[in-house]
Amino acid sequence: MTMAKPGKKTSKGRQKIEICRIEDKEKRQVTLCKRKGGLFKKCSELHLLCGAHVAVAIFSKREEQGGEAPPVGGGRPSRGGSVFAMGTPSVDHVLRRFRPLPGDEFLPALEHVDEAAERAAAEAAAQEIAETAALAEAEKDRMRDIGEKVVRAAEAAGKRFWWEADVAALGEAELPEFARALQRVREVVQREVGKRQASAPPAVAAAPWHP
Amino acid sequence: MTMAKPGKKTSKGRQKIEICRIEDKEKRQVTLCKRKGGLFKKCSELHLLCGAHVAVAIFSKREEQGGEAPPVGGGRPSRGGSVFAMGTPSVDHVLRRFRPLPGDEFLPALEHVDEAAERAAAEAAAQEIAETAALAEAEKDRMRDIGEKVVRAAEAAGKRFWWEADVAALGEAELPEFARALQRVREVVQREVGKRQASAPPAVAAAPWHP
DNA sequence: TAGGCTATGGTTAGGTG
DNA sequence: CCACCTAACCATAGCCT
Repeated sequence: MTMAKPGKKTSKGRQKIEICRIEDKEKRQVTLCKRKGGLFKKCSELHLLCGAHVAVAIFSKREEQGGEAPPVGGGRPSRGGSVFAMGTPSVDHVLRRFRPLPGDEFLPALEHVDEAAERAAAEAAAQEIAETAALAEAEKDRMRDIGEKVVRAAEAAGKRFWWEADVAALGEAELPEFARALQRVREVVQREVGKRQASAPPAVAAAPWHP
Repeated sequence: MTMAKPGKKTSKGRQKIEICRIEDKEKRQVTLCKRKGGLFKKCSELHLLCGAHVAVAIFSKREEQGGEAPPVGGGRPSRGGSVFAMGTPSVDHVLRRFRPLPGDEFLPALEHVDEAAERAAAEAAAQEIAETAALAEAEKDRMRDIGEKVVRAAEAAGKRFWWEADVAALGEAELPEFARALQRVREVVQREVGKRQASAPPAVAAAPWHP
């Protein structure tokens, strides 16, 4: 019965699902893939609509395939999964079309932290796609320079934000190569904060909403 | 109620909008607030459904209201925008229902970083709630002090969820104690990471999905 | 200012090519 | 794996309290 009768449509339409782990591996993969796209789109929209900077990282983990694998104590890393990430100024589109190194995409995106550039990016997203691709290559050099400076700054400042720790730790664990990229993200945060709190004590500027 | 007209409801329902910057400041604020919640929920669902770790950060920027923002060397912080972030390990879900202790919930959650435990957590979120509650009770003596402070700060800031609370509190109230608690979480994570990375080959690429 | 309501646009589960 | 299709679920824009 793979084929249905002519009068019957092939699709059952969306069905309600329970929000708990999808046991079927393949289905889970598909769902992750689909929702990842949706999530990135949402981030992009949030950025475009509200002008907020959004950074998101998704760490997919590799399944243990046989029986029950030795948990943490086992020690065998078993090769991690994949990481997908996006930054705000329209990089998501770039990332979805080409996927070189998530971190590299991240950098040029987050460098446009000032409003003018961001607005421009919002208005001409397609144009920036091309630009970003080109910039990624050129920026690598400067990136290294910034990277070290950042590392030192971050070290001196200390990672005191829980979400930072979360991201950094997971990234280092699963994908050492991406650790650098994530560190850069962290740096941008620090820089943003530093701009506004040049001589302020630790803690990020997180004034609620009222001026 | 006041206008109980059978044929005409009070609401116009959702309307299509362009995905471009919302010029009205107030409306933009509302949209950001609403969509932020939706985005976090999506992240939570992605985690629960697919077992992926997700981290997202949203940086709302301060509007330029008059002059140029003070340079890095400026003395006064002058307060920038806000930062909102969330992490994956199912804590968001748990805490959305109850809001016991902001900092402590994170710890047990992050210990389940291995797949087996995480699966368990995903399957029995409700059970974890109970466990968490129990742990919170045990640690209450120590955490109550910090927790209360955070909750109070959160309430003062008008936040209702812990992940809003902690970030806001961190920035606004500069709670060093809370920061330390969170750092403890970080240490746990990194220790966990170190275990795995002990003999881990640095094999990883930006490879999408095919093994 | 925030919370709640409703209709609707948008996302996506399930399937096929 | 990707693109497309269908239809239902769900997030949310605009109002109102």
